Amino acid sequence: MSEDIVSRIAREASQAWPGYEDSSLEVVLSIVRAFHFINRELVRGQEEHGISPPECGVLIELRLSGPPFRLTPTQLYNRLLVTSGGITGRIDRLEKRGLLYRLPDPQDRRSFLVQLTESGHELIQIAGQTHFGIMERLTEGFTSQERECLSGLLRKLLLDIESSCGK
Amino acid sequence: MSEDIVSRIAREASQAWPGYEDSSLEVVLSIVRAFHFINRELVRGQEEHGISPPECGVLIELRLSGPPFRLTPTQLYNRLLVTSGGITGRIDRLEKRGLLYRLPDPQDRRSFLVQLTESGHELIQIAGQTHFGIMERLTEGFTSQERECLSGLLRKLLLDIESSCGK
DNA sequence: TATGTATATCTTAGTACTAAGATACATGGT
DNA sequence: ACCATGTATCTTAGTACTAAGATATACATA
Repeated sequence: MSEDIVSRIAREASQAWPGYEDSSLEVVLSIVRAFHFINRELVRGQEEHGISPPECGVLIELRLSGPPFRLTPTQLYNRLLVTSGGITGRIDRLEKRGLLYRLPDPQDRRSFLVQLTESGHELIQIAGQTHFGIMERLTEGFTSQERECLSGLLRKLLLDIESSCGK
Repeated sequence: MSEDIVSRIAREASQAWPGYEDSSLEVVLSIVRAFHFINRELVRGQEEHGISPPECGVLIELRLSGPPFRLTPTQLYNRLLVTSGGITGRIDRLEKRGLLYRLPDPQDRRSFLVQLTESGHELIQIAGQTHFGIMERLTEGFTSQERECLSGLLRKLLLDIESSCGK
């Protein structure tokens, strides 16, 4: 049984820069590496639906918001952790394909409401199955207990990071 | 104590798309979200050194390879999980700033060796401290036991993902 | 040696992001 | 009503990536 890549890097790094705890580096290096493979699977999963994970994120947030399936660009970029410029691009691409549309916000003339179209709603209903199905498949090697333990530790990590790094 | 964002999304998603295990979605959603904040901290940490995390990755791999601190582009893109085109761009940017240089590979005229310059070596010695220091800081809220447990579960997850998703 | 196949790198076109700034509108206090 | 300040969105310039393909070289085998 050969040493895995993350352990090797952590060990080499703590030799080149002494004083770090291997397990600290392993935690962060594993998350960065896991993200890479998770994202690649999500990209591949959405290829058949003709959308990318960033675009899928917009559709999912609109779907999760419940009827009438609309949010403002500000609500979207806050939830999806991108900048205002980033969300403009995503909305533009999805609007061009008829999956959502902008309508004026009657409460605030600076703003818009972004709403799923009929075909956007149909697409995300299927693409969401794929999206969350991939997530479940990626963790199917774990027992319920292991999954609960892992998600609990990750919850704590996120809580620490988000409070220490400032919003 | 209000519900955290990841739990809320997992709960809403398993209402909109019934049949998924909340803890499965939470694990993957947490990793994706954690990556975002980790990456943001790494970007900020390297600002003072004038490099980005992708560029820092190249310098770190060269440093970890030991004297004479050189690798081929192929070795670099395999370790850093990017495409050949991606590594060409990173090497170009770093070469332009005098942090590394290309020399012909005497064994293979299709190839190059990419080697740290003196100033590249000096820079990564300092930037590596920052880089791994951030990783340690992000996990400082954990006890040794929790860190070992978390890194063990993430190791298993990565093993599963990398074998199931194909290299 | 000739030749087909594989490999190493670079190039190009397209996607997608951020930071900073512009514009238009909203809001609260005078 | 006026004005200062804040907010919502979009625009622009710059960064960085991938997929696909081009080019040059290496290698194995007839």
